[in-house]
Formats: sequence, structure tokens, C-alpha cells
Amino acid sequence: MTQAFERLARPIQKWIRSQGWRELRQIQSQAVHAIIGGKADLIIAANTAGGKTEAAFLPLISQVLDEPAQAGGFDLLYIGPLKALISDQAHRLEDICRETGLAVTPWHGDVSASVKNRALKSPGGILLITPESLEALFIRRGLEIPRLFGATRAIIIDELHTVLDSERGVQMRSLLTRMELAIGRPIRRVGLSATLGDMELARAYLRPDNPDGVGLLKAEGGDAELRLQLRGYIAGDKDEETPSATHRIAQHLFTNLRGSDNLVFAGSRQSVEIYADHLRRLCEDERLPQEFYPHHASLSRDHREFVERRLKDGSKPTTAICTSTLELGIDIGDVTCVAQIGAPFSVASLWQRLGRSGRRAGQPAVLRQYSVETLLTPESNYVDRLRLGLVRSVAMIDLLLEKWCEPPRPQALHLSTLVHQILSVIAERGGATAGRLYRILCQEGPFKKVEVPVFMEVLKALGQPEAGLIEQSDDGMLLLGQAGEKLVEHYTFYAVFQTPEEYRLISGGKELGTLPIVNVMAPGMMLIFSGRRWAIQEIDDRDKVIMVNPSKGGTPPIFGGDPGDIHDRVIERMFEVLEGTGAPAYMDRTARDLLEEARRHYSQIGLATSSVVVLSKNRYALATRVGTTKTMTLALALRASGFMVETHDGFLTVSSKDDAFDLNGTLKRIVAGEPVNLFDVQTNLVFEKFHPYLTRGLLETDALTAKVDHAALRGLCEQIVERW
DNA sequence: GACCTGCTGCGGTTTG
Repeated sequence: MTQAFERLARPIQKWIRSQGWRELRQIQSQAVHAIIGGKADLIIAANTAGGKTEAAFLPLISQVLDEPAQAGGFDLLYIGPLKALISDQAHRLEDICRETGLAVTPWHGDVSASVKNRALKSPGGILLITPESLEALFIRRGLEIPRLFGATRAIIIDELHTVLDSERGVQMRSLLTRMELAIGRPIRRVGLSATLGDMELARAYLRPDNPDGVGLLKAEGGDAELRLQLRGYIAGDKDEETPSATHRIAQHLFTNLRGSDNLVFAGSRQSVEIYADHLRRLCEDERLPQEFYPHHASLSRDHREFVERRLKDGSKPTTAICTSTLELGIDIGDVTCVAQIGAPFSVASLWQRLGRSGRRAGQPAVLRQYSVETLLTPESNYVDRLRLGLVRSVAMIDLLLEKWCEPPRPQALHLSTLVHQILSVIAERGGATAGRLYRILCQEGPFKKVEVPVFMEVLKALGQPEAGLIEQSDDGMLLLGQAGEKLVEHYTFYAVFQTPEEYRLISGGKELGTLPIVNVMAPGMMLIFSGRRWAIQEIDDRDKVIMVNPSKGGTPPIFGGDPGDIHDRVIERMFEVLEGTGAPAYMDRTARDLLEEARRHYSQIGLATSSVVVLSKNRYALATRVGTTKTMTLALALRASGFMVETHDGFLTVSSKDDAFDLNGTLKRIVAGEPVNLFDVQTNLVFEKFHPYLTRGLLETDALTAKVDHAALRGLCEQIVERW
């Protein structure tokens, strides 16, 4: 045993021996020295099942045992993004703490009130909580925060990489600041993260005012051999003899994955349903036991847990057809192969997905990428001919092999989350002055980019009589208004992210899952859901319930969603692929032919020498060569100038009905610095939960920092004009 | 042209 072991408390040493561990892993030894030997904040980066949890908790618990706190309250606070993860971690920590006398309290929406009340009465040990439940504690028990957390030594933030720049991440950082202000001292922060890309940015997110003081421990090695295949398919063949691309892919999955555990990422919930239905029928046709199951967020928890259990216990071969539900979080064990149907949206998520395979020593990680392209006809447009899906898959695999991935985006203003935190701080303290709110949230907290005039405008919007969220008392204190109290009191307030309205789907008294109300539904209609087929019996619009019975026919429902956001570097690489020669060895024959075809067309229509080519009268293809945000910014600018614009990966199709519109002239005017108005009254700017309470002006300000890149517009136009 | 995440307090009923 190493020296690190000697630094741990006796009961922890005893626990380690009882586990039969021969030694601590390297990252665990390093963490013991960093935590017991210092006071600095720390990030521990390793892959799932890399021993991060123990690396952080063994030394932190040792400190609590060796130097017990003088005051009451929770000793350690763990914040996790998923309920399932918190329950999982609580069990592991209970096991470690069994003989220490230290309490372990999981706290989220599914934990009973009695467990919570007991912890509130005599707080101590380790509290594991979601950001939303912590928010609820601030709002409902604001005055008790110092009693509960006054003696807390460290806050452990799990899955740090998933919350870096999200609304939830901003909320969490705001809560951390508010907690430190409430107890009057900083609390050590320990972040647990997957190893992804540039960890420097993660340090800045963990402790914004002192990133250099954040220690970083990274698990080395563990890179399994990678086996890759990219298969091309052509869809849309009207020939009755040829099976559809979907069928051929399902057949290939059936033949190659049967008998082992696998994950198939299908790209959307609808696509998950389609492939799960196909694979179920293939098993039935061959009279084989079922081993392919769908898994996505709209399916009932019962069903999802069933699939997760089957994957984890390894008793029967299981393949989950899934969305990003199985990308992170709870441990489902090692899988033989990861399949990806269609191009993914980010290299970072491709990394995470691939990390599920090849975890056992000597086992390779296997990625099977399936690309579906449409059958060309003389009428096909240039976008189909350029095979952008396939080219994006190649670009992303390239970047994956180079170990690159997307960094978190520069911080947006997050005005929706600011509205939430303003109301929450007022509720926590029973009232606050505008100056105090600004200090807590914008100077000390995460809303540093919000300047005083914008902040005052937000307060004014919330105080409008028709909003009624806040009001000012005679001594200048801001209090919750009638509407504000009602909003904050309701339990739906705690989450900062938006969720759509849904129906519950029930068959024979059992819930199958939920369906967004955007689907047109009526009794007698048939649908595919949870990998099986159903007919609608009855719809209860008041309780939002749909009763269904098993049936033979059906179509997959619509689940909705937002367009993805592709990074600049990915699009740049796509152009390099289009302008390159040769094909990687991992591509099959069809995929190579498709790539060859795309390259031929790319130079045929003149894109190799020019950024703008004429498609027909008053209709242009314009290569932006940059990612979604900048491409969208140019699209908005051109729409504001009267053009009709379609957006694609790195391209815009620009057309006009009027001969008077001059594309070249318009771009040159932007280069010359003519002001551009990106939004008109038609543009929807309400895309986050508390946006409805803001003015049009504030919504535009927010959208400018989150959805578009105004500053890049001139340079982009300049580049296009140069290559005209 | 996409995915995911979360939720309190109280009143009523049942059971020991």
C-alpha cells in the first residue's frame, strides 16, 4: 500500500481492505495528497467507472472523521444532475460510511418527506442533492441556510462537463455564490468530470475569480484500441424489389449485434421508435427471444429501468436503441459496440458515446457509423448531391481520431435564468435592494456580463403592473408582487429549463410514456411507441391521458426538437474533406462512392474556386464555411435585406423574386459597415422559460449573445466577397 | 435539422 493510504482515516482504510483492493488507483492517490495536503479547489477528470467518486470522497470523509466540525450542519455537499445518479452514489457512499457514524442523505423529488425532515432536524454527514432541490431549499428555507451549511467543508460537483455553459450550470454557480455569501466564507469546490477537450475552461467555470488556483488531476492512459466502420446507404429507391435503407440497416444491426450488449444511437426519438419496431419484428420473424429495446426520455421510467438493468446485469444479451439518455450518468457496464445512425451533432457527444465501449482490458472500442443519403434524380438539388450528412460523419470521425472536441461556448447573458435568480434571492431573503441583487448575482455571481443598465431594465420589466412579479416598498426594498409570489410558490418554479406540454400514454392501466401535444391524435388512429404498435381508444383532454390497445399497424409519432448547433471547426473540416482526395480505410464501398460523387459535384458546380455559384436565375448557393451560429447570423442579415434563405451545414441557398435584389452588393454593403438589423417582428425570440416576462429589447439583447454572432458578420461577408 | 435534465406542501385515506 502506498503512502496515500496511510493518510486516510482508520475506518476508510478498513473499508478499502474489505473491498480487497490491492492498491489505490493513481488518480485516487493523487487526490488523497491534493485534498488532505492542501486547501485548493480541485477537478478530478476520468472516464465513467474510473474511480472518481472514491478519489474525491475517501480523503474528504477522512478529513471529516479526523477533525470533526465544531458546529452542526452538513459536512459535505454533493450536487448531481440526475436523480438516478444521486440514488446510485448514495448507495456507494452509505457502504463506505457504514462504520463511520456519518449520515448519508440523498435529496431529490423522489425522496420521501420523512427522510428530508429528519435531515433538516439534525443535519450532518453527506448531503446529495440536485440543483433544483437545492434551489427549493434556498426559496423555502432561506433563513436556515447558515445553520445547514455553516460547517460544510467541500462541495462536490458531479458531471461538471455537462453543466459548464448550460442554463442549469449558471443556476448552480449562482447557488454556490449565494451559499458562500450566506455563510460568510468560501467553500472548497471539487469538480468531477469526464476527460473532454480543454480542461482549462472547466477550471474557470469551477472558480471564476481564481481559475489558476484550481488543481487538475487527469487519469492517464486507458485508451482502448478503436475499430471503426462507416457504411453508406441510399434511401428513396422507388424500386419495389429493393428493401428500404432503414430495413437494410436494421438487418445489418440484427445480424451483427445479436448475442451481445450494444448501444445504437439513432439520433432522434422518432428514429429510435422506427428502428426498435424493425428489430422487434426481425426477432419475431425468426422466432428468437427479444433482445432489442428502445430507450429515450419519453418512455416510462419502468421501461427505461428494465432496459438499464438488462444491460448492467449481463445475464441476457441486450441492445438498446437510444437517444442521448444513455450517453452519460449511471453506469450500465461495458458494451461490445456503439452504433451511430446518421451524423452526430458534436464530437464531444461522439466521445462520450464511444466511452461506453472497450472499457475492459484488451477489448477494443467499436464504432459502427451508418450514413443514409438520398437517391439522386435529375431534379435533385446541390445539397443532396454534396452528401452533407456523410461528409459530416467523416469530418467528425477525423476530429475524434485527432482527439479534438468542442469547447464550451463563450458565456451568453442568460437573462431568463437571471429573472429566475432575482425572484429566488428575493424569496430567500424576504426582500432585497436593487444594489444588493446586482452585487450578489452580477458582481459576485455568474451574471458578470450583465451591466447595470440591462439589469435595471430587467427589474423594470418584472415590476411592470401587467407582469406583477416584483414591487418596491417605500424604503426601496424589492418584494415579490402577487404574480411573483404565485410563480415562486409553485413547485414548477425550481427548474430553470423549459419543458413542453405532454399527454400520458396508458395501456391496460400501465403507463407507456409521454407524447408531446404537437401530434394530431384521435380515437382509431394507430402509432408506434415503446417499440410496439398501438391503436388509440380514448383521449382525455382534461387530464392529458391517451388510452391505447395493442394493434398491428401504426406510424411513429413526432417528438419535436430544436435544430442542432454545429461548431466552426467541424464545418471547416467538412470543406477539407470535400476538397481532399482518397478515402479513409474505414469506409465501405457505398460510402466511398458517395464521397467520390460529392467531390465531383463540388468542383463541377464551381465551389472549388468560388464561394458563390449561380444555381438558376436569382438563386445562389453560398458557401459560408463556418458553423451554425455564424451561418445563421448571415441568414438573418440576408432575410432582413429581402432575400429568401435556406440554411444547411456550411451553406446558404439564397434566392429572390425580385431582379432588383443584388446579393454581391448587399454583402459589400455589410463589409463597408452598413448597420444590419438581424431581427424583425416575425422572429421568435422566446426560447427559454422566463423569456415571456422580458421586453422585446431585452429578448433581442439576450438572443444576440446566445443565438447569433453579430461581431463575426463583417469578416464572414468579406471572406465570401473575396472568393466570389 | 436534436437530445437531455427537474419539482413542495398539504390534505386525504389507510393501516397498525
